[in-house]
Formats: sequence, C-alpha cells, structure tokens
Amino acid sequence: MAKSESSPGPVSPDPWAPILEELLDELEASADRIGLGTERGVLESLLDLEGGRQGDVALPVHRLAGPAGRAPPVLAADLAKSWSPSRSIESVSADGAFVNFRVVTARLARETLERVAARGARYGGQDGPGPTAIVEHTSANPTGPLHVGRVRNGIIGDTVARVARAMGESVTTQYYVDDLGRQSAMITWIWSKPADQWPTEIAAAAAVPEPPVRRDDVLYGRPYPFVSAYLKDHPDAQAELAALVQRIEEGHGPPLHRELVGKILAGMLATLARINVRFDTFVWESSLLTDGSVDSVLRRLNGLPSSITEENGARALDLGRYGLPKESSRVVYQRGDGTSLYLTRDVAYHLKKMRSADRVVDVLGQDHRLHARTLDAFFEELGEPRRPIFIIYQDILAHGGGRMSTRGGSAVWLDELLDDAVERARGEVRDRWESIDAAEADRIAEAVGTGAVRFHILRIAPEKPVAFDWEQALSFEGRSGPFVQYSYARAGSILRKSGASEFFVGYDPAHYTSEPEKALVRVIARLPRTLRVVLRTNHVQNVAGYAHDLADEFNRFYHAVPVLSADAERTSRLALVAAAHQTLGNVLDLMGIERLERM
RNA sequence: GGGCGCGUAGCCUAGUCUGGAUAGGGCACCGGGUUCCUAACCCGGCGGUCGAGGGUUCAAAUCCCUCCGCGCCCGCCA
Repeated sequence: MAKSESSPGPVSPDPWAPILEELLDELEASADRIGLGTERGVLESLLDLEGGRQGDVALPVHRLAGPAGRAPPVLAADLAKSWSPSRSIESVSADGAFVNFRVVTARLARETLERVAARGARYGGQDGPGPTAIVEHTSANPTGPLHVGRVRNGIIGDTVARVARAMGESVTTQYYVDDLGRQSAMITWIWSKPADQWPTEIAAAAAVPEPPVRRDDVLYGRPYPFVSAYLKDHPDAQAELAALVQRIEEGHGPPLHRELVGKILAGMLATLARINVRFDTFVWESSLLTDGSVDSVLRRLNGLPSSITEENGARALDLGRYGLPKESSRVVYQRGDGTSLYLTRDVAYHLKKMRSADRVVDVLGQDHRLHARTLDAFFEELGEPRRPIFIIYQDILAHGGGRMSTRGGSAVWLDELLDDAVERARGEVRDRWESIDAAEADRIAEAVGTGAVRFHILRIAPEKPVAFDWEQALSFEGRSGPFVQYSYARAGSILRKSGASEFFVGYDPAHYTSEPEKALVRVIARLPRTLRVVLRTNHVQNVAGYAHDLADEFNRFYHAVPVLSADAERTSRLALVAAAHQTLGNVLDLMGIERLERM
C-alpha cells in the first residue's frame, strides 16, 4: 500500500529504478484487490527483468498460486484483469502462468535520456565513494615477452578494474613483480656470464624463430626456455643457480638482477599498453622481505597450533581439515634453511592488500586454483576474517590444443597477434577510405586491430577453455570490437552532420514510436543493471555482450529510421542518437577499446 | 588415483550462481538490400537429444547422483 512516504533520496542512476518502484506499487495494490496478501519483497524477487518476450518485465505466478488457492493461469489472468492503468505501464497481459508488463516507452526514454544527458561519461555507473578495491592481475614472471596464452589475465583484470571504477569504487590495479625465486634468477644467471661462456645448448637460442618486435623483453628473455631445459641435467649449474637465488632472497643479489627484471618488465608493459592495459602500482616481491611483512607472517604462522616442524627444521601447517587434494595434508611455508616460499610471501602480500582495501580481487590462471584454496586455508588458520576474490581463467591453448610453448614454437606472441590485427585493419581502412593520409590510417588501424583482439578475448567467459584461432581473433565483423567502434563512429557522424551542439534539449520522448527506436531505448536503459551484475559476478564477458547488443540495436535503428532528414522528429531522434553515441562510447571505455570518431 | 574447471547447431559463444513461457547471439552457408545520415551494415532462410544416463520438482541447459571426454593441479617450484 504505502506509497513512499519517505523522502525520494538521491535519484538512482538506473532509469529503471523509478519505473520498477511504480510497477511494484501497482502490483501490490493489484494483488490486494484480488485478495493476495503477498509481500512486496516476494513480488520483487519474482520479477523477471530480462523477461518477457511479450513485454519488458514478466511475473511468473507459479509460486503464488498455491497459497492463493487458484491455478497459475487463473491467478495470472486475475492479476492482469485487476490492474489499474498507470503512467509507466502500457499494457498488462496474462499468458499462461505469466503476467507480462510492457513499459510506456516515452516514460522509459525520458528517464533514460535525462540520465545520459546528466551523467555523460558516467552513465551506466554509480557515484562514489564506494569501497576501495585492489585488483591484481597479469603479474607474469618477468622472463620474456607475453604470449597470447596468458593475455586473458590482463584483459579480464583491466576490465574488472574499469567496471569497478565506473561503479564508484576506488580502484588500484597492481602488478606483483616476481623478482625472487628461480625463474627470474635464471635470466640473471645466464646474462651474468660472458657470451663466450654460455653453454652451447643455450647459445643455440639464436636458432629459434624470433618474435617480431625487438625489445628488452624479447632480447633478455630469449635464453630463458633453454636455460630452463639446460638446468634439468646439469647439477653444477643448478648449484650455481641455487646460490644465486639465496643471495637474491637475502638481499645481496647482483645489481644486474633488478636491472634485468626491470627491463623485461618494461617490455611486457609496452605490449600491454597497446591494448590499454596499465597498472597503478607495482609490488616487488622482494619488498615483502625487506619491509618485514614476511617475517611477521612467519612469526604468526609459527605460533599457530596447527604449525608443525618437519625433520630438517622446515615448518608446515597441517591443513588436513580443509580437504585439499594434496598427497600430504601438510603444507610447508618455511624451508629447512629458514627461507620463505612463494606461498608464504603471497600470504604476506594478500594480508597487506586486505589491510589496505575493502575488496581484493586476483585474476589467476587455472594452474593457481589450488594455490588460491591454500591461501584461503592459511587465512582461515590465521583468523583473518576476509578473503580475496579469485577470478580464475583458463589459459588460451595453442592452435591445435595444448599449452603454448616457446620452445615448441606453438606460442603466439601477443605483439605478433596485435601486429597482424593492425595490418589487417590497415587494409580494411584503406579499402574503405581512399583519401585517408597515412598517419591517420595508422592511428585508426592500431585502434581497430587492438580493439578486435581485446574484444575477442573479453567476449568469452574466463573459465571457458579456448584454443587460439587466428581467423576468429582477427574478425572485424559480427560480434566484434570493430563492429562496436563502427557503430559509435556512425552515431558520431550523424551528430556531426546535424550541426547541432546541444542534443538533449527540446526532444519529445513520445516520438519514439517505431520498433527500432523502442528497442534502442531499452538497450540503453539496460546498461546500469548490466554493470551492477558484472560488478557482482565478475562476468566480464557480459560487458562485451552488452556492447554488441547495443551496437546491434543502433544499426537496426540506423537503417530503419532517418534522422537528419526527419521533420518534426528530428530533434528527438538526434537526442536518441546522442544517447546511443554516449553509451557506446562509455562501453568502449569500459572495455579499454578506443573510441573512433571516423573509421 | 584424488580435487577442481569445462562440455550448448559444422565452428565460436550467452544463459547455469538465484530452476520458470517456443534456449539468445556471432561465424560459415543460401536468398535479398547501397540515387538516402559510413554496406566493418541491414532483412530473410538453414541449422539444437543444452556430453550420456538417472533423480528432485508443477517446471531442469540451470539443482542432486553416476558415468564419459578434454584441461589443470596434487613441490621445502613460482
């Protein structure tokens, strides 16, 4: 009953919010009239907002039918019949056990365009200050250039961060730089030897096909896979490496070490920057040793009742009660020689993150799944109330299946993929736009090519196993990044040619009477809800899905509804185009794909 | 062997958390569309035992059980 006697409060950034409130008010009243004492919360939870084929919102009444003592179709019909006309709901109809509500387009359009006009680049998101968040992603070992097997990490992480930021969270992205341990030490080990003292097996690195770009990550990462293989059957080298690892962990590593890690990392970051992936903070693993974080964790762990000392003095936690799929229920966190392990440092790192942010999100490959569970168990043991949120993705497999391997030649370098995509885009641009100058063509090609790659990876759920496919990765049609960019450019073109400078003045939402216009209004209106769901579920593929839906509806509208040549409706249609343009742009931003005014 | 993830048309994929109406898209294929705001587009068609089997339910792609296939992990590596 009670219409909101409370103050309206701040306007919701979601155009559907006030309409759904009204719908629920009326639904409650309608339920009352037919003697249903159903609570508003129940009704609300039953509403299907993506719902109706035959409307905008659907209410399945099965669950209400029993208590009401009537058959579902009867109840649905009764509810529909007792409906009183309202300004938001255009029609209410019963179909079987469903009641379908169709919203008055003009009302939805008004709520939507007002918000797009007022919020601009912030349309779709929410105002802060929200919680603080740390999103850690990529964090690949600095041992060589990135290949596409792991590029999902950065794209997922960066998109999650962008969405969280749009939703009002205060987000810091972090790259955890592994400068400790064997992997990066192998690089230093080999490069600290004069070239004429390299083992021949490693010097043979020169025979491997070269990645297309020559940068420090390529150059210094080159011997890595060969060092790795060489070590397997050279105990003397292993001993050298072990000594080096220990010196590094003790803080006495050669200056070359940090220098090489930094150079390789810079190369990897240059590649990531091409797809608009950048980081706010870099946390060097070694800093956790020097700032005492690891010692402090070690002390806490050693004091735990579940802490055990192994024969050689190593320390472990008995995690038997967690049912981890380990051969032993003991998980070692400190070596016999007193040094720490990756796991221990990661515990320290996460405790640090959880102290400084409300939400801690990690993007991890599926090979880290058990590691993530182990971390959780450690936090439980330590009495830490909070947990990181783990987003687990599957590595992209090589073309025929199987892991991408540098030595086996099945690895596809990310730069190589991007170069190919850009090259193909350049061809497309030239075909369509002959008068374009070279610099402009390059700029557009880079945006289109990299956008295609980023979208291609983003569109698939992270946990889905995928094998790399050049043809699909380089597609510029259909469900693709360029399609969204193209739609944005088309909308921009209309706005430009209109000669107008202000689009959200003098429009009349009652003009949106054709199906394409109604559909376009509805997709635009859907963005805030979509982003709320993505924030909660981390299903970043839905951002790409939404972008495609929006572009799709815009193109249908574009073909069916003339804008510039319209008379009475021109202003209103321009407003709708402007709203679509803004929204497409906002979604491109969320995906880290360049907006192009022309293409 | 154990644990976890994945399995939706020829190919790729959304939907699975929170069960609801004839399972949405895209590619490919077939047929149309450009004197008109960018054809990287639009319209139409073809194509589905949602891995298999059982169970729960008024209702299962979705929940439970069993099995099959693929992947990953089960280190005093990271």
